[in-house]
Amino acid sequence: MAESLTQAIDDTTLDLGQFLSNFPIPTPTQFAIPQPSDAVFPTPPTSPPNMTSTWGLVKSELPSSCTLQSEQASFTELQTAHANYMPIQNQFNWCNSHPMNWSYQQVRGFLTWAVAEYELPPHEINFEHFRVNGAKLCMMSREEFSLLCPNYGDILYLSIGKVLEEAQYLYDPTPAFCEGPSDTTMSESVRAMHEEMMNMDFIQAPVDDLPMQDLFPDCGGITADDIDVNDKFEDVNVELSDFPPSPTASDESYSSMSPGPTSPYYCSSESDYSSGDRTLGNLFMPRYETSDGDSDHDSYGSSPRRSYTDELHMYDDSDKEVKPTVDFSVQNAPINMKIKPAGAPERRARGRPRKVRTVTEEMLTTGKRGRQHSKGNHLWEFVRDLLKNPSTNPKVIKWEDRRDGIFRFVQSEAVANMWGRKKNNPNMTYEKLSRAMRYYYKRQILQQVPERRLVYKFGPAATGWQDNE
DNA sequence: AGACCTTTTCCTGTTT
DNA sequence: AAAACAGGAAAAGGTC
Repeated sequence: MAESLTQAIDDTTLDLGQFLSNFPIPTPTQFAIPQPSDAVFPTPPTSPPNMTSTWGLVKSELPSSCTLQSEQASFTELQTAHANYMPIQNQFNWCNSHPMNWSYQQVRGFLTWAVAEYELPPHEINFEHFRVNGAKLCMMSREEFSLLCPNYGDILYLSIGKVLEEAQYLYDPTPAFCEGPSDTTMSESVRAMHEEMMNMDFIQAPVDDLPMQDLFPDCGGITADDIDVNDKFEDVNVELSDFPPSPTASDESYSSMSPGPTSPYYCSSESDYSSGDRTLGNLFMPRYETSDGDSDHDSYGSSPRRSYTDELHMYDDSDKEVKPTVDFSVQNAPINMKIKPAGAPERRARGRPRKVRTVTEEMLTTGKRGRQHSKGNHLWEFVRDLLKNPSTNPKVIKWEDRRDGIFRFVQSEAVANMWGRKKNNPNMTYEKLSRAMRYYYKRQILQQVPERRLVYKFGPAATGWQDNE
């Protein structure tokens, strides 16, 4: 028995070696999640993870049930442990589609990546517990992640939230949440999945405790591709009088399909870019802000989803009430109004119009506002991070000359859109973004690349864009 | 409080 | 002709 176990374990290790040697792991910067101050995450790798040391499973790292100390271990357990690390064809193309469209294998690929990226102990994550497709994964709440993976569920949850944020710009999500409930095919399929999930005894229905407004995502058939290039993201501010937004179908169908308030698909985003941006959820959900009003999502178009960093705070301060904001829009306030002679052509005042501010009750009493220039929040850093991110490079921005720091906007408006989302500014355009880029010439953060359209070059004052930095 | 910084917005004109 | 570029001007709103 002991011999067969040893052999089985050796085989496992061997397969892992083979597996790892073929593993095209994304760079650590891909979907990089900033480390929160309270160290919920393990220390992220400072250099590309050494796959051998990180993944070269030794016997002691196998689940305890698979070690020789536990001779009672069933062969099934060994097989399960083995299967958890079996290479699967196409497992790693998970970053090529929207998470809502992931197959089970892509989910597995994502988990594999997350394990490596955050240096999670592989034996702590039972992939079999995550035998779900992407749609299901996206609907899982933080608690559900924790139930499936007690020690690292949080990280996986935040990680998928991050991936969702990134994916919004690049891929079309499954129409499940975009289409109205009148679409029975998708709705029913998703509802069935959801019900199945609800029937799992370890999962609580996430919709139970939802405030009404959580249950009525306003989808509007918008897809990530729509957003990418052509559209400004919509202002989904929901005024108090709009609560709850009117669903276009029965509450029941909506509520049964809505991801829970803590599901990564539901929440997210703000951002340090390092932390990513807003998600499709922004387009689907009414807005919220925590009552402290001290968020970056002041103003403009709302941020119904919270980032994982916000999430951390949320969970840290669980007494914080989440409530709808009151929109005291001053969009039409006469801030820039100037007396013009009768008959003079209508002309907008120069300069930046006052922000359309959404004011929370708390903000009214405390005067707290969101920040504009937090660290790591500059445009050039944002652009640099897009270049580092395989989900945006080369699709929306790409290196022309990696070594010299020359890059090109492939989808200029998409980049502007992302920047606008990051800054909560739905009116951002490439024209405006490029003006800001041109200011960098003087500061040597960027250098001009003559006769090349949409092409820029990092200057000596820019840091962090080189491979060896 | 106020200087300073980093955009954002608008604009005119030029180049590709 | 349209898109991109260049850069002045003014203002918002953040940091220090």
